Amino acid sequence: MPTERSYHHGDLRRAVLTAALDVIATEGPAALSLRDLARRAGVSHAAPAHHFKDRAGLLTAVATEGYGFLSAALGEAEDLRDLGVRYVGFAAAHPAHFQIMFRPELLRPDDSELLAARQQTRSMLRTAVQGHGEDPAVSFMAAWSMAHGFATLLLSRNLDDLLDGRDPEDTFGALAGVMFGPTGSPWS
Amino acid sequence: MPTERSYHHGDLRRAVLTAALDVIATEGPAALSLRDLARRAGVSHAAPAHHFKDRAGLLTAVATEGYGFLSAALGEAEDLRDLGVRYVGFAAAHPAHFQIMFRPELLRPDDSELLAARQQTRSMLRTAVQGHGEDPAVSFMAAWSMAHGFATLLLSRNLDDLLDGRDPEDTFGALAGVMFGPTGSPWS
DNA sequence: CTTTAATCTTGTCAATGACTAGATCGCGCT
DNA sequence: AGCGCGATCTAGTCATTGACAAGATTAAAG
Repeated sequence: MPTERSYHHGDLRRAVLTAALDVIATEGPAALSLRDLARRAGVSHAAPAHHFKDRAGLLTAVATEGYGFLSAALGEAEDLRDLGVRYVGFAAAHPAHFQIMFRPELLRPDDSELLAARQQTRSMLRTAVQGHGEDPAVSFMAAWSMAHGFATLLLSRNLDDLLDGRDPEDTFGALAGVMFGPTGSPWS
Repeated sequence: MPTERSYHHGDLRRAVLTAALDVIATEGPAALSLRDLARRAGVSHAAPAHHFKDRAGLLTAVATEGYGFLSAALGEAEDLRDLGVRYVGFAAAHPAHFQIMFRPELLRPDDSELLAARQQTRSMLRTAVQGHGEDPAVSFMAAWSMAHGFATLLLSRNLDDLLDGRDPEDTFGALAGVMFGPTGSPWS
């Protein structure tokens, strides 16, 4: 299968990005090599640099894309519990994005697109938690911690035996129901 | 300031371990270089390999030590809320350990000491949650997710503006009180 | 005091990230 | 149509790194 499109690749940026997501999801970000990604895309070892500048640039692009996906997913949430389920669902569906998004030392901290995308997601979470609980900040942290912790433990394979085959999203829904549920607590 | 103890260092293993914790806590595990650690300890570039074999060996040692510390901290917990506060306190006091412990792709997955230490911590968490809630597995996941999520978000600096100067442990205590508190819910 | 094993050093190799200079190509402009 | 310019990609280089091998030094056991 010679995909030799000659000199220009056509969509190298997306090809590298996709390959990176594959590597990160299976072997983690530490195993990521720009030269390997170039090899997979069939281009020279320095080609990716033109699209991402360097390693941090690539990962920043991944994180930015991730925040976009997450915002989209959260936007369709019907209630607070559904919001959490979607948060967990995003982590399960896009593990590479999710991991990179919360690894600030690998990213360009002042990238404007990243900051904007992150801020967008943040405000969506905030407004969704609005009206629940007494102290908004506390309620926000509680809900976020819950969903984020579940997602993180899930991806680090720490819930495997606890889940025991059950669907992670369903399980989180049940789990959140116990705490945010209609009965008791300031979570209605 | 020649610390030239001659040929043998004396306690190279601990020196490398400590230097590694420093680097990981400030720049993350990706910035860790075995050769740099050797330089800091004033030994040749291959000396650390004798103690840890390779990079994964070093990080496995870090994780194992971390589980030991965490078990010790959790052992003194008085109730479920205190357990969570101690979990968060451990993450804040030993950020390098905490991070590495939950990055399986960087560790030797079959290291016996690591597995034992992890199992020890796990069983402590389990027994502490015993008797709370209906489904033990669900209760366990709920409590763990909460504490782990808060700790993770804290270390990734995602709670900075929400915390706004408040003490993380105190805040988590209040936060857990809202959910696990004496009123409502199956958490007593 | 001698043997022995642990500890550390020196030397080496392939792989990598980052950088530079130059080649090739596609697209808009006239 | 054809020209030029900027975007895209290649080729070459350098310092750094992880891993390994072989040998030097030393502490400690016998």
